[in-house]
Amino acid sequence: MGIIRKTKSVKTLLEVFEQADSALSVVELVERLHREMNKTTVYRILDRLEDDGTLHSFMGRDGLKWYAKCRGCTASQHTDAHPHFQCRDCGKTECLTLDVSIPSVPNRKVDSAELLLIGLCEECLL
Amino acid sequence: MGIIRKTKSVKTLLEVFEQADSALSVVELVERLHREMNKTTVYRILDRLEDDGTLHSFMGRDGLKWYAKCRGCTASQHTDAHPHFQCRDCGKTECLTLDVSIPSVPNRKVDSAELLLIGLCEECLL
DNA sequence: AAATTAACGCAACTCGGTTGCATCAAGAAG
DNA sequence: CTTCTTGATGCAACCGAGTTGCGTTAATTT
Repeated sequence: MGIIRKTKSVKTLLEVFEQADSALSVVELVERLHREMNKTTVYRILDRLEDDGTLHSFMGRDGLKWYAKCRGCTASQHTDAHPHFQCRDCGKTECLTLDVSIPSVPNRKVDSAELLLIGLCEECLL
Repeated sequence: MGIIRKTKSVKTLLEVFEQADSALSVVELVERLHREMNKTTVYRILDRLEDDGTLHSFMGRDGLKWYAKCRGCTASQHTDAHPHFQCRDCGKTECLTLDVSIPSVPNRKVDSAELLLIGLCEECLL
C-alpha cells in the first residue's frame, strides 16, 4: 500500500507537516484544511502516509490520534522509537529527541512502544 | 471528590477489578455489566474510582480507555508509573511489574508518563 | 422514621472516525 | 496530446465511545 499518487491533497498535507514544529492531531488537521479537502480525505491520506513510513502516529491522553513526521523510517521498519510530550494545559504535543530503551517482557514479543510524557510545556510553565 | 457512597454498583465494579488479572477496557466493562447497571453509571464510577486513587487509566493503541487497579496510590499521588502491554492480536492488555525511569525534559515539567508496549502476548505467540 | 443529597437510569446528544458509492483526476499507454 | 485505467476524492449517511440534563432512587445523616 502506501501513497501511490502524488495528488494535490497529499502535497498540501506533506507541506503542513514540513512546517510543523510539533505533532498534529487529526482534529486540528481536519479543521485547518477543511477548505482545501474533505475530512475523509485527511483521514485516508494520513493512513497511507503512515504505512508508507512518512508519518508516525500515537494516541494522546485526550484520546485523539496524533501524527508527526518520521525521521528515517520506511514502510518495513519503524525505527524511530522516541517519546512524545503532551502539555496537559494547552494540549501542545511534540516529539522528543530522546532515546528510549524498550524493555523486553518475559514470554511476550514486544514490537513497538509508545512513551507519552504528560506535563507542562515551556509556555504553560510561566 | 472521589467515591462517597458505597453503592451496590460500586461494589460490583470493585469485585470485577478484584478478580481481573488484566486491565479492562470501558467497552468490555459496559458490555459485561449491562444487566447490572447503566453504561453511564459505569463511566461515572470509573471516573470516581480513578481520582480516588483506586484505579488508574491509560489509552490503548485502539483508542479505548483502559482501567486497572492501583497498588499503593492515593488521591493525591499516583506513584505507580508502571508500563502496560497490549497484544496487537487479541487485544489483551495488562499491567507490567517493571520499573520505568521517567526521563526529564529540558524546560518542561513532567508530571506523569504512559508507557505502552505493543506486541504479542503469551497465547498469541504460539 | 424523615430528610438530605449523592448516585442512578434513561434518552438524547456530541464528536472522532468510518463506509459506500458516484465522480474526478493522476499518470500510464498509445 | 488524447485516451484509458483506476486510485483518490467528496459527500452523505453512518458507527460507536463517551457525555449531559433531568427526573427518580437509595445511601447516609439527623
